[in-house]
This record gives sequence, structure tokens and C-alpha cells, in this order.
Amino acid sequence: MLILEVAVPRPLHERLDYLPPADGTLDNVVGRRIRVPLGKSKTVGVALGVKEGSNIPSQRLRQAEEWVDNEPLLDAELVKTLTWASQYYRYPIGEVLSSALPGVLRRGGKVQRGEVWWRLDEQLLGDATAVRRAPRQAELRERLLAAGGAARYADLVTECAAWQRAGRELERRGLLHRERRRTSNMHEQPPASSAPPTLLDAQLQAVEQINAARGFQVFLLDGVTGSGKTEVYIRAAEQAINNGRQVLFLMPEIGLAPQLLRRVKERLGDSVAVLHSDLPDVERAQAWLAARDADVAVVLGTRSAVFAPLPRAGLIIVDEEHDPALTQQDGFRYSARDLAVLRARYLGVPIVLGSATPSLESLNNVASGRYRQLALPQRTGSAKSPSIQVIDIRSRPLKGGLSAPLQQALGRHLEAGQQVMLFLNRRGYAPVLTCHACGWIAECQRCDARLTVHRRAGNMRCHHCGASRPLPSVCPGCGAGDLLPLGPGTERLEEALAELFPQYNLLRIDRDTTRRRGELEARLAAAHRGDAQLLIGTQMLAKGHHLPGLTLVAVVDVDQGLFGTDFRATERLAQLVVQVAGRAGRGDNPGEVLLQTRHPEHPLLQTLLESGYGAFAAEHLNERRAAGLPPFASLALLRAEAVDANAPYVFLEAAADWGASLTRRQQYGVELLGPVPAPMERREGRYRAQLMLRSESRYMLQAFLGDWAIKLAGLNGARKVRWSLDVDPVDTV
DNA sequence: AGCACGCCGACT
DNA sequence: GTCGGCGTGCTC
Repeated sequence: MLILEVAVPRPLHERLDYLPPADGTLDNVVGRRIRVPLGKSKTVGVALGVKEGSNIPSQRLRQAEEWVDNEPLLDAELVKTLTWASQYYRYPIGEVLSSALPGVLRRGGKVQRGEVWWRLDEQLLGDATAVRRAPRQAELRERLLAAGGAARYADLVTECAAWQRAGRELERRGLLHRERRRTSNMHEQPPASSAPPTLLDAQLQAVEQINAARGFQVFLLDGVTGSGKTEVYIRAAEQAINNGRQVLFLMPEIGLAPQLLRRVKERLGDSVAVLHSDLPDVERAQAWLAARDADVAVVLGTRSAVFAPLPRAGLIIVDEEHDPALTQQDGFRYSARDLAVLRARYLGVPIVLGSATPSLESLNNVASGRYRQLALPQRTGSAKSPSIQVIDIRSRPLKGGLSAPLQQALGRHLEAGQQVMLFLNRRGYAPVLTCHACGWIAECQRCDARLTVHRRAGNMRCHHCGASRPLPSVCPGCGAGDLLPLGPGTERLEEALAELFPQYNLLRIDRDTTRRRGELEARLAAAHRGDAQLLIGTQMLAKGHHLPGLTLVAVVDVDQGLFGTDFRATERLAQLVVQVAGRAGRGDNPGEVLLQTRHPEHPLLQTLLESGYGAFAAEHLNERRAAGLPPFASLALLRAEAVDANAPYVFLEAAADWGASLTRRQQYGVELLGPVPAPMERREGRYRAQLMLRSESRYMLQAFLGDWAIKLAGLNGARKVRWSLDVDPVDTV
């Protein structure tokens, strides 16, 4: 008797066996969605195989209801990749499949293919009398005429929101028609644009090597900021597309997409699907299906786009490969970069990992010969590398966090008509509020953290749980006055700069000023136009933005990252400093970078400034080797949290005991470290602890996890905590 | 994850 | 006597 193996969206590590549905054959079942009964309800699963007979007693077997798809939605490669990911990250296969599929498809829905277009009725083509008295409608008609009579609805309403009503009105009068068009323009030639830039030698060589690759090969494109990595990606993509192949382009943040998207469309044509998790459900499904049907040549997206189907794959690109945002941090925890490499292998295509500050993992893979390095050591055009200097702020008076030398430098660049950027990874007005009289400090009730003062909003907020309280007017500790905000935040920085340089325009870019949709893009565009001379920002300003007028970049407080608890803290800081510095001097004028610190002699700063990121990385790799840390060892982290302070330990002790008994039975060479409290023990009212697993061998760690992880859910106390297992954790916090 | 089953406390 | 608390187990 033939049995169907189905992965259902439940936290089950096994597939479930079903009798085949009454309808249809059993050819080509893998990757097809199927409606099945489950417990009292029904659900949609994905068929993963057919087999003869089942271990489940036949009276307990239930019959699958019906196929959702006539042909596989997920192709063999994607099923293989997802199955591997489920095994490696120890996450239930059904949930892994769920996270790969856009919501609509996951729920068994079908999506209308193609996009909505608006087409002018013939009556309106040559004759404008019908819209004579309606300026919006006339405008829309002009726009559509210019596009040859029809355009994408989505493009039109983003261009001008008022056209939505105008169009509806025309539609009502039968002067405009709504229709669906499938993209199907995979080989449409891009519009002839301005001549592509001439490549530097190093860029040319990189492109040639990528284009010469036959089959799977990993390239690490190690290019200093401003060295033209994007141009290399585009040239390599161009060749893949010309060969009728698809390109997957991953980047850490969708905030970087608009600039890139424009460039990609300009050079590679309109055949691009954008795929990220903020997209409305239906659009996501359409983009996903467009990739699956090879209607698009380029799939551009954030980490979840690594699960886009690529039936005609030719090349994968991962930009900013070092960026932790490429790693999913909750639920199904995976590294999009690592899975992209796996997919490239399964698909037999080259993959390019690009960064100005490659991860130590990737550099080590270059050293061991697994990856091939493509170096771009020079900036393009006339841009020179910026000079980097440290300002020792010990015993210097600070105004809003700014030392006198920094203030002078700011004045100098501003007077020369240039832009300056101040980088401070701390939103709000001040990170601490204290009482001058009694030493009281504003703390979060639910986390081991201080409350940040947000002066403009008139409250104090916890940046870890989001709790908010009004700013007290007198000290809640002693009832006296004197409440003092300590330390700088971006809001305070803004205040100080407005006072110091009132004649210049200021633009602050952090999560507080860019909460609304499109606000980040708007502010970046304003920065680009030069509307503001002073730019203030957090982390989000550090990445990839090209601002030609910017000549001075200052890191207000480098020390924040210097003594982090995580073993990757120094790597992160080095990457941050180099990336931030890379924003300066990308036009014709040389850039200057200033770092304020209380530890000018810190070896990280010394190495980084004197010898650069490469030397830092080499040195740091040696330290990692000596300490037995990744990439010279593999880690997994079991986390647990609960309202009851003891509950995490009950569970983690049980897990550690179970692990120890396993290692006694068989020599896995896996060390169990802990349980220990998490670096911020209490968060959102829950106590958190963790158990670290370490092994010299990834293979042995995997073998161990195979035996160990499967039983975690059944351990003593497992149901009293929230727990999660993180394989290859990006941070141990 | 849902959902039911099951076994002990305070209510119409 | 029952309503409901959430601990435990199962989903083919």
C-alpha cells in the first residue's frame, strides 16, 4: 500500500504518513501542497515522499483530502535545501517549509498571477475632451500616454496617490481598463542607458574570474568601501542573465534596496522581483511565484529571499556578507549567507559574498582554500581612502558628547561647504537618568536595564522591552529636585549641534525619526540632495549609503563596542568603524574620520588604524584559534527563559545532564558549558539563562545534536520555560 | 502550536 | 454536585 509522507505546519520533527487522496496520480508528488486532516482540524502540508507501507497501524492512518497543486510548488532543489536546513538547525521540517513559503501559499491559497495594469481606453488615446475639467485625470492620461497607453497600477499610485481616485473615476466611465499582465520579460533588454562605468583592473579581474567559473564556486569579494563592488555584481549578473539564467541577490536590509534597485533596473532591465518580509502578503506571493516560474531574471531581497525558488539559477550574490542582519534571530534561526552557499552548491552555480569587512568565517574559508578571494584594494574614481584619527576624550570637557577638537573639525568641514556625519549608536536624549542628590537611577521594572531619556517625547523608555514612563519632575528616590540626564544620545547630540552650528541644517536618522513607512528613504534622499549639512544617526546610517558631499565622519563613542560581552564584539566594532569610515570622502574631496575614545591605546584601535581591517582580522583569527572559538570550533546555544527565576536552570540542568550522559556513552568531543545566566539576565519580566555547546568539529556537534536535541522537549521542566536552540549563534547574548 | 483529556479547588 | 485551573500528551 502506497503511503504519502507529508510535512505539516506543527512543531513535529517527523513527517506524518497519510493514505493518498482519492484524486490524482502519485507521480511527481514531492513539493506539492496537500490538504490533510490533522487532529480535529484540517491543515495544508507539503508532500515530501511516497513509500510502501507505514509503521503506523493501518487503522490509525487517515486519508489525505486533496492536492492543492497539480505540480510541485517547491522544486527538488528547494526541498533538498529546506530538508537540510531543518536537520542542521534542528527545527521542525513543517515549520521550516512554512517559513520558506509566503503566507498565502502556506495556507493553501492561490494567487492571481501577474500584476494589475491600467490601460487607457482607445477613446482617450487621441482625445482629451473627456478629462478636460478633471486635472488629475488629465495628468494620469498624460502619464499613461507617455508610457504607451498602459502602466503598472502599483507604480502609478506610488508615483501619485491622487491618481488612485482619478483612475477609479475613469474606470467607472469606461475610459480606463484594469487588466492583469504577467511579467514574462526575463529576456527583455534593459533600456539603453548611459554608458556603464569603466572598470578598474581589479574590478575587471574579479568580473572575469566570476564569469569564468563553471559550476559551484564561492568567491569572497573583499573590496574596500567605495571600490565598486556593486559594479562587479552587476557585470557578473549581466552575464548570467544574458545566458538566460536567474540571479539571486541578497542584502542585509531592505533600506538599502531602493538605491540598488534603481541601479539594477537601469542596467539589467525591469525583470526584477523584490522579496522581503515587510511586503504585503499577496505581493510577496506574486514575487515568489514570479521567481518560481522564471518570469523574473533577478530576485533581490533580504534574508528570507534565500528561500526563493530559482528554477534557472545562474548566480547568487550576498552583499555585506558579514552583516548579522542576514541571520534570522528568532523562531527558525538560520544564516541566509550559509544557506545561500549551500544552495549555490546544490544548484551548481557560483556565489559571490561581498564585503569591505568580511566575516572571520569567510576569511578563514579563504585561508583554507575553500573560497577564492577577489580583492578590490582601491576606491574608484578620484576618491581617496579617508584618514582616520583618534581623539582621546579622557579629562576633556564634552558638550553633548562632543569634544573641542571634534567641534573644531565639524566647523572646518561645514565652512568648506561639505557634509558631516556623526555616528552614535544610541537613540534618545540620554542613556541614564540619575538623581544628583541621592544617586537614584531610572531603571526598567521588567529588565536589567536603565531607562533612556526621550526628552522630546517627555518620557523614559526601555530599549529592551519598549516600556515607557513619563519623565518624573522630582526624584522618586528622595523627593528632591536635581534629576540629571547622563551621557549622550542622538537627540541630545542634535540639540548640542543645533546650538553650536545654528546656521546649518540638521538631519537625524534613527528609529525614532524613521518610524513611518518611507521615512528612511525620504531622509536618505534629503541627505543625498544635500538639504542638510549635519547628519546624525545610529547604526542604520552606517550601511552602504553613498553620499558624495560627505567629508567628515565622527564616531562619538567608540568605547561602547570595545568591551562587549560577546566574543564577536571586537569583530563587530572593527566592522562598524571601517564601514562608518567608508561613508567619508566618496566624492572628490578627501575624507576625514574621527573616533572619540577613552582608550586610545586599546590594541583593537591600534591595529585597525595602523594596519587596517585585514591585519586586524588576521590577528583576531589567531586569538580565536587560541581560544578555541569559531571559526575554529562549532557552537550551539540552548536558551531558556521564564518568569520564575529558577525554571530556566531546572530545564538547562536537565539538558546538561542528558548531554553529559550521552557523551559518556559515546565520544562526541562536545563540551557543555553552563548553564549560566544570560548577559542581561532579566528581560521583559523573564529570567534568562543559557547552556553553550562547543566542539572542535562541526560534524561531531551535529552528530551529538542529532541524539540530544530530539529529546529536549520531553525533559524535566521543558514546559515551564520558553526555550530555543541556536546552532551557530551569531551572538551569545 | 492547538486541542483534548484529566485530576483537584471554590461556586451556582 | 459542577465549572474551570493548567499539567500532560498527541497529532499519521
